[in-house]
Amino acid sequence: MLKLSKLTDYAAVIMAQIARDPDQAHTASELAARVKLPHPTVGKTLKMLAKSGLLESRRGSHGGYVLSRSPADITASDLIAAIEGPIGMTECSHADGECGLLDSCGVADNWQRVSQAIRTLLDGVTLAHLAQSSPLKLPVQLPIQSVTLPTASGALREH
Amino acid sequence: MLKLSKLTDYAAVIMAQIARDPDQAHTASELAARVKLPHPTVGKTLKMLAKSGLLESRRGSHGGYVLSRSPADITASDLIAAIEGPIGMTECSHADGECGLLDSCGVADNWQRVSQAIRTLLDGVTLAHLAQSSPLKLPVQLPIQSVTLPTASGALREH
DNA sequence: GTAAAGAGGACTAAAATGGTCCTATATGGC
DNA sequence: GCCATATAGGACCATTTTAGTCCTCTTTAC
Repeated sequence: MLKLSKLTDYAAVIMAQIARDPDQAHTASELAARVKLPHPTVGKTLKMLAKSGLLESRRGSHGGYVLSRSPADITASDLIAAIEGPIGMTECSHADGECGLLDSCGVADNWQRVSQAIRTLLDGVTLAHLAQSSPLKLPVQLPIQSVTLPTASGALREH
Repeated sequence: MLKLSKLTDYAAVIMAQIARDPDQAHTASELAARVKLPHPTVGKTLKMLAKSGLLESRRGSHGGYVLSRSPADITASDLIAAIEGPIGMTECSHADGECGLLDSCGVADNWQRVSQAIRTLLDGVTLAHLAQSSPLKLPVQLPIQSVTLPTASGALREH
């Protein structure tokens, strides 16, 4: 369903918590309590975020995690990539991907373009946006297809 | 990785095949041969597409599948929804979704907006687009964030 | 009647995911 | 130096999801 994994979801919630109080280090235990998730799970998530460079960690007593850069400079793409790896809709979205069906496929290029569009969209959403409690007006809500594409009736809107 | 399932991928390839020759019925065997995938798998995919109304089927001898409407009226959203169910990035993207963490979450609304933006984007991509063999110029390639959003450095571009 | 086709569902195998736990290492305070 | 507090880094298992196959039934053209 084009869904984020639970861990990515947790990551977003945790990062938003940190972003709302960016000037001090946060421990896994503290965040687990605030977010109401089990400590081991939160710990794992934090480790992944640190490993991919979105958080900086300090070990030992009085340790914890801080953002490695401003919330406005951390994108949704970054979060997703940190937990789930490279974003791409299909196997062949990646440069080295070989599906062996390229000749009979005929849609690979176009899916890649769609992937790219989604990446671009997610690059435009920052942690600062996500952490906002006030309703966020995303520009991307524009009905893109009506701007430049001719057709697309858009039936089956019960998604 | 925000990835489509393999079956959705197959569905797109199969639908594109049909879209390129929309005036006659196509059997599962024929499509399996053309797409170079095992017959049972292609059959299953076709059944799902038919069940969700994107294909119409005729049984019996000389039977097969035809598009239920024009390729320009079948969207990427439709394809994905047919195979994977409703599109949504998080559990709580759905109306009835209850994650029990709503109070401590604080990002649900914003993720929903992002989900909506992706849906809109996918609504703008049609089967006609996907089936085009010539490079498709998607309007959505515009760097959306630079149009209206201030920040987003977009590091980690190795996606 | 027979052959060709889809409908529907049961079933299995494999892979991804979520979650926990253990040991090692770093840091600060006493 | 020692101890308490943290993270680092894996190993590990349970569960769920996904992919793929197969079987039986129904429909239809000839």
